[in-house]
Parts: sequence; structure tokens; C-alpha cells
Amino acid sequence: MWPERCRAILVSKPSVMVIYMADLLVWEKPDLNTLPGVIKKAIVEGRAVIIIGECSIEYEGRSASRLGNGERILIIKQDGSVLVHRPHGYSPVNWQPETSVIETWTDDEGRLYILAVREGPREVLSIVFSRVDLAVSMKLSDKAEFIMYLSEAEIKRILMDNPELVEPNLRILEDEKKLGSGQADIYGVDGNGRPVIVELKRIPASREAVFQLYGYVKSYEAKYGRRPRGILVAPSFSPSAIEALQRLQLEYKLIDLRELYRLALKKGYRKSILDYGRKQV
Amino acid sequence: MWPERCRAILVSKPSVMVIYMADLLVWEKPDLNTLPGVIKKAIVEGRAVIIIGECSIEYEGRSASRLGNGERILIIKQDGSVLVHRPHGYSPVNWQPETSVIETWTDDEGRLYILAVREGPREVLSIVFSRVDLAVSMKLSDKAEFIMYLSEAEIKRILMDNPELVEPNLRILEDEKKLGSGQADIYGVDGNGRPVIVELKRIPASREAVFQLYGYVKSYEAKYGRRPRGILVAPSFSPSAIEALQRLQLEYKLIDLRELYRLALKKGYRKSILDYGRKQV
DNA sequence: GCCTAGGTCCCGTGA
DNA sequence: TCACGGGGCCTAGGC
Repeated sequence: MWPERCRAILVSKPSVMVIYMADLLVWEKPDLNTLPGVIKKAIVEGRAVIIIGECSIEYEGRSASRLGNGERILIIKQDGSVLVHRPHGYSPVNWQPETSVIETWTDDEGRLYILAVREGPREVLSIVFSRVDLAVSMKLSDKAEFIMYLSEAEIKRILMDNPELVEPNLRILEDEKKLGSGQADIYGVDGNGRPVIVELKRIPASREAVFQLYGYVKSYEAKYGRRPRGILVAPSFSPSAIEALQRLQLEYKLIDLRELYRLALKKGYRKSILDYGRKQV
Repeated sequence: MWPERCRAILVSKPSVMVIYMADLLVWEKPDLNTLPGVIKKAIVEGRAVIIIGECSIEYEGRSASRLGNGERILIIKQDGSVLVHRPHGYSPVNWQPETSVIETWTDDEGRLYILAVREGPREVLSIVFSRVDLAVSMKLSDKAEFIMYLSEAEIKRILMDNPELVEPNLRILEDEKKLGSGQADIYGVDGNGRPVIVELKRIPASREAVFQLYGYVKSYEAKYGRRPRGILVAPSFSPSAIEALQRLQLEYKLIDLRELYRLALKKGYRKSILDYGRKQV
């Protein structure tokens, strides 16, 4: 194997290959004809590839798009995900999610073609590089667990453990109760024995959330012959949400996430929440 | 300025800086202490930065997350967008959309800190590199226009020019008719003079789309005192969508996008569609 | 700033 | 495979 951090001239100048770790290779100003081999080898070996250079792009699939020449960053990940980034913005201008099949070759004029193909539905992403300034191939090792706090699931857990935060005397009966083709976040009964369906949002609730709740209420009614109360629980509500709630005779309840967490902590709520609380201090 | 493609040892080995174009700089195994300067300079000069190495990440904002050590790809774009990619998948594990404020420094132990802060709501992304294998700084030039075909807007244009594709004798009166707080895709009258509201989807229609249409129908009714017909136009419909359509007394119409384009082409539809047709040949 | 709606949304989950 | 719903969704357009 190559020694660590060694440098080696691979092809003719100015194409230079640099190896300084067993798992990171760098080509500066590579001859484009060498890149199909580099990319294929990388894919076979489960390595990711980054290519920086000038390319044009076409996409056809669920939609279709064209993009003329420009300097961009291409990432081909170990699972075949493909991303092409322009100089600005969060979103890739073109992409292919994982499970793509990658094909690559060069034409007579020395341009580098990279095709990422996906099936079901068939989608083809075609990238043509006319110039490559830098190519990197690497095997990334990343086993860390990603922990997310404050997700809707976590908030729901708190509310289920503390139903009085939604309403006094509310008794939770079911989590993710299936109703029709979807499922209601929380299902229970109020102090008067009337069924209650709760739809929870961790972000401002829009009209869509109201309709979602309404769908569950209607499904319940159709199934059990009894109209349940429907309560939308969210940190805020858009005007159209309020309007729809009233029109559809549904209720809503404001929650303050911050307060929710304080209360959860005071009650000795354990696990991930605690970590979050510690961070807050 | 540096000559093109020259190489220059910048700090002590094994930290090597390579310059081969005025607008692409590469550091291999850089001393982490040099990177805050590199990053700051890049930001000031409107350059993008890619860093490959081992890092841990924390995020707090609309949600909160933690991720332990692992090898990842960090991209800081010219507009301050930040992306951190793990070895797999389309989505960055952590990110910050544009307009972030970037802070960077190293601590006593030589670890590299990169903080991306956003306001409204306040969100903080903290990335700590314990090892960097490669850093790249570049100024990407990309002026090309991105052309998208088959968008909902484009399909709508075709339907508005060919309303008989939705229904014979349909007469279009308004595009994006404002109703309540939203707007209906298409508004017109049928052969019997009854108002028609059309909701268009270019992807399989779900229950959500039905509720969207229902909202427009109800808004119209509230405003004009007359219940309009509501037609959901889409390439397919989910079972729950069909159920909701029937329950809410709304109609639906299947469209075949491919056929739509053929027809549009035959009728001499110009502009972007034509290009798309040419590609299809 | 908020609200609305599209997106090649992606992604996990469950049937 | 499809359907359903969450997401730090992002992004564009209006107001």
C-alpha cells in the first residue's frame, strides 16, 4: 500500500495525484480521461468522490431540467447518492438520491460524462464536465449516532405522560391511533367520557394541519358512529387555520415548547430531554 | 498574485498548500490552526470552502441535535450556506441555509471550531474538527440559467390554453384566484355557467390535495354565496384522496402528463415545452 | 416579518 | 411496492 502522506506523480503534468492517507486521494487538474477509472474504482471500493470543475447538466425523470456550463461541486457518495452544488444556496441544483447506478466515460473531445440512473420511476441525471480542477476520492468512516431532540415524537411523549397539559382530566388511550388510511397522533377521552383526537404540531399550525385533524375526526365518526372532539395542539396557529378550525367545529390548544420542557424536567423526565436541559443551562 | 498551477509549501510539513489556479486552493493535512484564517479569508473574498475530516456537531434552533465524532464533508458556500454530509444519503446531516454568520477559531488542543449562526429564529450550528485531511477554497463562477420543465406552473399553462383537457366547454376566467388566504390554481365556469375551481397536481394526489381544494371551494362559497364545483386534476389519486373527494362532494380528473405534452406540441405550443419535446425525440 | 404552496422535495414506517 | 406524514424540511412569491 502507499505510504501515508506520500506524493506521487501519476500521469503527466499538470495532472498530479497525491496520496497521503490510505483513504483519501487527491487529483489536481487531472486529465479527464483518467477520471472514469477513478470514479469506477471509487464506487467499487465504496469510496466517495468529489469533483470540482466546469460542467453542464441535464435531468429527466419526475421533472426535467437543463443547466448550461458553470463551475460546480459534484459529490458522489458511497451509496450512489449524487449531488451537484452551485456556488449559492442550501439546495443542490441537481441530484439523485441513493441507489443510483453510475455510468461514466469520456468522449473524443475529452469531456467527462457522468450518468446517474435511478428506476421506479426512471430518472436520469447527466453531468458533462468540460474541465476539472480537482478530484478527490475518499472512504469516510462515520459510525456516530445522530440524536435529535425536540422532534414531534418527543413532544408527543411528554404530552402523553402529562395529558393535563392538553386538558384537565384528559385520559390517553392510544398512541398513533389508526383512522382510515392515516393515524391520529393521540387518542383519548375527556372528563365527560367523550372521545378526543389530538393532532400535534411542533411548528406553527397551518390550514393543512386542521384538515389533517378533520380527516381523523371524520374517519372516527364514520367508524364508531360518534363524533369525537378534535383538538389541534401547536405553538401557534395561522389565520386560515383558526378560520378552518371554527368552520369545522374543532378546538385548539396553544403549547409553549420551552415551558413544556421545563415542566417535563421538573417532573423528572429522563432520557434525551435531560440532555437537552443540561445544554440549556 | 500566485502563478497558475504552482505549488508552495506554506507552513511546515505535512501541511502543504497547493495553488494551481488563482481561484482554487488546496491544503492537504493542514495544521488546524491555519484554518480559521483560511476560512475567514475565503468568506471575505466570496470563496467557498470544503473541509474533509473528523468532526463532531451540535445544533440548536428550531430543533436540537447532537452527532459524535465521524469523518464528514463540510461545505461552506459563498453565501454562507453550510452543509455537513455523512458518507450516505442525499440529505446533509446538519446544515445552515444562507445568511449564516460564520465564526471560526481553534482551541488549546488545536481543535478547529466552526460556528454558523442564523437569526429569526436563532439557530446555532457548531462543528468541531479534531482532524482535517483536506481543505479546499475556491471561487466558483456559475452564471448559467437553470431551466425546469414539467413544473406545475408549466402544466397549468397548457391546461389554461387547452381547458377542454379538463372538461369540454370549460372556460378559464382566472389564474391563481385568491380565495381566503390562499389561491386556487385555476378558476373558470363550466358549460352550464357554474363556477369551477381546479386544483392541479403534477404528482399523485393525496388527501392533502383534496383538503386544499375543499378549502378553496368553501372560501368561494363563503365569499360569493354560491357553491362552486371543485375538480382535482392529477396523474393519479390515493385511496384516501378518493374517499375524501367523495365525502366532500368534489370531482376529479385524471391527466396523463405525457399525453398532455404530445397534445401541447401538436397544437404548436412554443417555448420551453418545445425544447422538452426535442429532447424526447 | 408571516402565510401559502410547490418540490425531481427526502425520509422513515407500516401495510 | 404504495401510502402516509414528519421535517431544523427549503424556496419562491405575496402582503
